[in-house]
Amino acid sequence: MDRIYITTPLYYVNAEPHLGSAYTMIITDTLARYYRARGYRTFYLTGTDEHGDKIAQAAAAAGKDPKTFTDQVSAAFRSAWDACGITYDYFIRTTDAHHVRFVQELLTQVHRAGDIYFDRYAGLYCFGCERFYTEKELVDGKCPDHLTEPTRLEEENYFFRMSKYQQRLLRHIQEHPDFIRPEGFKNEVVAMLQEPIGDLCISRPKSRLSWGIEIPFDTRYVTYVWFDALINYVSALKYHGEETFQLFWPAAQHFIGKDILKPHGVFWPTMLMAAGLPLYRHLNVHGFWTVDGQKMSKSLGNVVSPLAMKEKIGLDAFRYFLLRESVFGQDADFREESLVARYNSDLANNLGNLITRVLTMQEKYFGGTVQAFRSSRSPEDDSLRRAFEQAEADVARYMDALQFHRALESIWSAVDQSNRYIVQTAPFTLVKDASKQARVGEILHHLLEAIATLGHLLAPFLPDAAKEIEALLDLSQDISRPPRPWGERVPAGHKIKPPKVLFPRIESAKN
RNA sequence: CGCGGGGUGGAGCAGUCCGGUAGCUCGCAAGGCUCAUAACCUUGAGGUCCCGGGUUCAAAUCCCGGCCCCGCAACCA
Repeated sequence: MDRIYITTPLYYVNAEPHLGSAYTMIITDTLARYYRARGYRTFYLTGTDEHGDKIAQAAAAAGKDPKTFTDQVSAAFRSAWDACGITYDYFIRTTDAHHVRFVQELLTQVHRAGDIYFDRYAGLYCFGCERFYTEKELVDGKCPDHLTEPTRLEEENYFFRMSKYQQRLLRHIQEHPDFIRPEGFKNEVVAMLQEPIGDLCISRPKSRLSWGIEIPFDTRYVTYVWFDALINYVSALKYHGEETFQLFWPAAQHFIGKDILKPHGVFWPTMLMAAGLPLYRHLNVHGFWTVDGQKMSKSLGNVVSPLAMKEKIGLDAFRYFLLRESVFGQDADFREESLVARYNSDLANNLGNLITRVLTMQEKYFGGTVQAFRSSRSPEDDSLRRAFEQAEADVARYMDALQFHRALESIWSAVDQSNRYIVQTAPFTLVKDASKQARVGEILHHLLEAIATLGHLLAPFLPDAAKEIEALLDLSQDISRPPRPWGERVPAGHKIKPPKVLFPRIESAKN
């Protein structure tokens, strides 16, 4: 049976959902919807990462204890994704009791196996940042944040024997070149693995940081962020039972932004090796969004909020823009004027207008009742049908390759063909000839088949619009499900709804 | 020894892995249509695919060299 396990990063709860995290969610949600509709067993995971220095600090700054603070922020993330229509199957929190327990079990197991050891660590510590710095990270020997000289500090900690698995991981990647994709990011990880990666410090003394998962074999320590957070990908499945775990691991498709490539490309696979678990299927790395050509940052005040975009232009339009305007793996630029241009051109003029003109004719000429096909077919009819067959095939190919922009492009070439078909067959002219009524009905029926198919093809990308199409055609079947053969999608004699404008044009203030 | 991404008609971008009519959106020009959200359809103008070498029957695409732009502190995908 086909199955797929889709994960997003766990969001660190010291910020709010923004364009970047929304992009990750929209990509993964689109995939999850796509594979579900194709009958895959699908598990789609997201959640929040809630331990660590910064959370403890943020909680303190807010005058709250960490638990109360993380409860609130985690809930805010969850409700934001709900409001965005994200269809995750499970929302994990690293503070969940089952996760904490699983992390501790895993630590115990790896410790027993000898891959976790205790050692003295000396480093340059900044008290302001509460963290160690490497010499490379320092600016003129000073902490880049506080511009103070760090203190040489010795500390005893637990270390994960990551270096032991370095060569094995390198071999795995070389034997599975698409383990990490796109290729550029695989190359980066290979480059990392060609240098000594060392061992990973996985603990913090409670005297310095108490907001974390306690090390089960030494209660003076808590575990450090990555050995906690990454494990969620497994603990979430385990929580749903061994059967769920067996079903979905290792069919994992991890999705991350390029900033956390190293933890997911190096730490996580070596951790899996130490735990005796098979490696995930793919690590899929996407790029960043700039806003008006500038890096998105709080200080610049150009952070794009997905909820604000939902208000402004609608979820479907926002999704469409992000998926159509970016190439997976590369950086892209968010501009409101491009968003409006895409919206008007693709959604309003091409897609929306197509639906309106067809439904209008159906309503005007036949009172909404779908007419029968005759046996003969014109070349135009065939071209229309072929355009959709092509689109269906292309979408499948491009989705497998995470080429969302091309998948949408191929759907739009079918939209274009549909608009062309109307001009070529000119039902609005034929209708004036009483002897051509049957042909007009047939042409419109073909177009309704096309629109039903569009609804199906678009469902993973534009779920709301697909539902609207389903409602307008008054279909009995869930439009996201695979459609019946061409010609049987909208039965003759069926009555459809009057036209409705799905995407009203946005008249720009300027120009 | 930096690492990575990019340089394609007026603007913004695909295409480059797997060489063979350079594609999309916007803009511009002419025409068509009137079912439609002044939308739709057709045609056209506009390109040294950063530069220089090489491989090849053939290079935006492969190889070598060079130039230019952007990101690589934190928040954060």
